Amino acid sequence: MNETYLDELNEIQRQAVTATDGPLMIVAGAGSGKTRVLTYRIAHLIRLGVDPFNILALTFTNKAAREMKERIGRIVSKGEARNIWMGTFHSVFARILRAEAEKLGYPSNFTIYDTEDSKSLLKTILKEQGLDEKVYKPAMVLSRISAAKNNLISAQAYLQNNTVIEEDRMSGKPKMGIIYEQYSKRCFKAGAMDFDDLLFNTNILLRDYPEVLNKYQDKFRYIMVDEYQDTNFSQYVIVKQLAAKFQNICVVGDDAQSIYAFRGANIQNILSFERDYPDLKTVKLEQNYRSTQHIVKAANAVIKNNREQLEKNVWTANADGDKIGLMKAATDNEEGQLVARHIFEIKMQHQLHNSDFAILYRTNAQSRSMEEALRRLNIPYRIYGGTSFYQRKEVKDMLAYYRMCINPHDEEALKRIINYPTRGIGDTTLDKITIAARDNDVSLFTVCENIAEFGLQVNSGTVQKIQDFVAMIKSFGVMLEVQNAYDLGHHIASHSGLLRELYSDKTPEGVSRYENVQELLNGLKEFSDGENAPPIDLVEQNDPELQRIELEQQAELQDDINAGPLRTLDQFMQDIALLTDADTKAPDADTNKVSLMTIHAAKGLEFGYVYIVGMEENLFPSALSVNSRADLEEERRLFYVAITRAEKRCMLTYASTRYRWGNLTTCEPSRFIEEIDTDYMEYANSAARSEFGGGGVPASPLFQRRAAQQGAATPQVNVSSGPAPKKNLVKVASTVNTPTAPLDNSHLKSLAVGMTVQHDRFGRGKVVELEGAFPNTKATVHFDGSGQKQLLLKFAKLEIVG
DNA sequence: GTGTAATGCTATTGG
DNA sequence: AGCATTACAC
Repeated sequence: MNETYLDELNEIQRQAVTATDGPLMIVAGAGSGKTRVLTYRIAHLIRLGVDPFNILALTFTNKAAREMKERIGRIVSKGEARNIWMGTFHSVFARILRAEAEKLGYPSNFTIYDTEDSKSLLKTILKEQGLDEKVYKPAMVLSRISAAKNNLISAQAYLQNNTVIEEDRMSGKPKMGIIYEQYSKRCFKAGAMDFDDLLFNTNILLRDYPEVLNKYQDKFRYIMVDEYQDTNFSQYVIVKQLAAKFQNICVVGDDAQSIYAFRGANIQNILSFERDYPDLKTVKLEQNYRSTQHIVKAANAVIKNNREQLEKNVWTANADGDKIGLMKAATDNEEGQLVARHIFEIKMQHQLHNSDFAILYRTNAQSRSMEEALRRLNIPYRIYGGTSFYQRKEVKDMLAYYRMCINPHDEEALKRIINYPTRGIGDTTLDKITIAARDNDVSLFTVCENIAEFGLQVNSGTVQKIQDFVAMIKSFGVMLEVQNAYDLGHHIASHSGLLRELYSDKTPEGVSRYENVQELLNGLKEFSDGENAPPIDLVEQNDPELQRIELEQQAELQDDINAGPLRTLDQFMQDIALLTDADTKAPDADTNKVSLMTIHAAKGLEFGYVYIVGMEENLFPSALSVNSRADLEEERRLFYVAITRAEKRCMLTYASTRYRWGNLTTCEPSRFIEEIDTDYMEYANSAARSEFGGGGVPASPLFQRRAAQQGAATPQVNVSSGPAPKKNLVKVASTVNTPTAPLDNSHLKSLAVGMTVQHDRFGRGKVVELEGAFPNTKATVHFDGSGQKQLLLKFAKLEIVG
């Protein structure tokens, strides 16, 4: 065992590592060695004699868990490290739920629905309820349901909650509760849980089964939660429950890096934590080891614009380094070229690897122009995020067969494959099956099994086809326990006809789809052949259920010895839905590539050289965030996260035009650029220099423009805010720079025919006609003075007067 | 029921 | 621009 690990820590880090018992909160500034503290803390616990089986560590990604385990293994031993329960909330509690599923009326091999499955189910329900998909947008409905679950509001409670009923009525969606209820019912009937159910049902389990709670409290004597700022209420309650007995709970987080409020993450959890544990010990890690002076200072300058934050002083002893670089491009494509060329030059100049570079953006759609430019310069890159391997259509189709053979009641899987490849069971038949299933409160598969009993009105040919399908699925099902994952997986691929279907498509896309399924089969092969259980240190464990999952957990982590128990398809499928792109291992061994990802995906990572692209208003900060302080502050934290990913150098870029929705839009530099002190900024191309730099010029065009906008919105500001911008200057600036920028005209959403409006130039008028969806609505207005005009609502300077 | 052509909608962020 | 749903011919 490596005994020197404590010497590698600074005084405060050491405190965090050695304060093993009782509640502890570690406020960890960006780059302050948080991961090191966590790993050493766990290693230290083990060294002090704590059984790894009694340690639970919850991380934000599975990849983080894997890496941490590896590092712990190097300090203690590999065998001990693998016994720690470590993973994301979702994967850890999915495992526990599988062990305890029967208590909740679920099968232990329940399916995990991903977002696509959830939305597809919602669409079915909307259709059944005769509701308009335009009003009840599936994504929106799902996020509403998700928010309810994350706040531990069941469908029943939802239907009786006056607050939400009122909210839904006000937003014109009174049926939301019914949809939620139906959705829950259908998931249950299909033996399926969605992502939020994994946490929600864990809460139900711990709430309603004291003996289960007790068991896991005793098991998890030491609990650690990483990225605590990004946990939601549901997760908070789980942790609180589990830690209630021993109170050995350590949370690590940084409020400045909370970027998942949109998903229900709640900064309150940190504050509640202080309230829940009066004898809480708090440790603040403030020394940054990652980045240069300039990067740390720039990041601090940005984050201090947020009103809500814990007091913290992040500093570094590192060298000044380069300043934050700013580059302006004319178009999004040129932005890509600018970045690619910059990477190329820096790489040559300093003899660096491609993997030293990362390009970070706000939205996935921005990757395209970057990819093109990198490809042109032959710079290898890898995109993280986006659709993961397991979400590709052809892979999901294959997985749907696997899912059905494990859990035939899986409704979404059935809908995908009952007619793919085509076998003459079309929409009409499927509709009939769906209706019968709903009316009799059974699963779709049950109806298919007993067509006559449910009185399905279909012709005999169709009956035969359905029976063949059922027989096929059943024939796969019986092989589950006797065949390994690959053999069965391959058998299904060929006997379902899916492999043949894909093979017959010789288009390049078709070939690639075929290859992806082959790749999936390769994965199965590796899983099946792989690495089986070394002799397991048998632990004292009274609960056979618990022991079984312990064994399974070990089986999953085997890397050493061959031969052993059969590795089956249902084991492989267990938490496929929980794997993200980052967890999917790179298909090729070559890891020397530039990384491209969203800023969200970059959380917890670090790179020598970071490019933050698309620094534009309405993109970053996102257009949807600029109207609320809380949302804007989250965007700013996101920017803070982005900057602090960089070790050596951070470059910002923006474009003045960009294609969005297929048409060209004019862009304005992000307000965040101005929040960085000019002392830490360097204008790295002439376009940026002329817009921002200009040495002694007091007010950049950008500043004038913004001041003008603020002045217009809040006239009283003009009085106290120094030299008021000159009217004529303002006008020139705004017409030159933003000739066609859409206005925020959300107040015109409610505009209706017959209303009276007031226009800047045309005066008073009456709305004659409205055409198209907001904000692209075209309005025909008859003005008292100047006659009939057509106006686009997103550009029109209109006010409603009556 | 199946296959193709035209239409329409969309793009925060993710386990 | 790219994808999913819909409309329509077979």
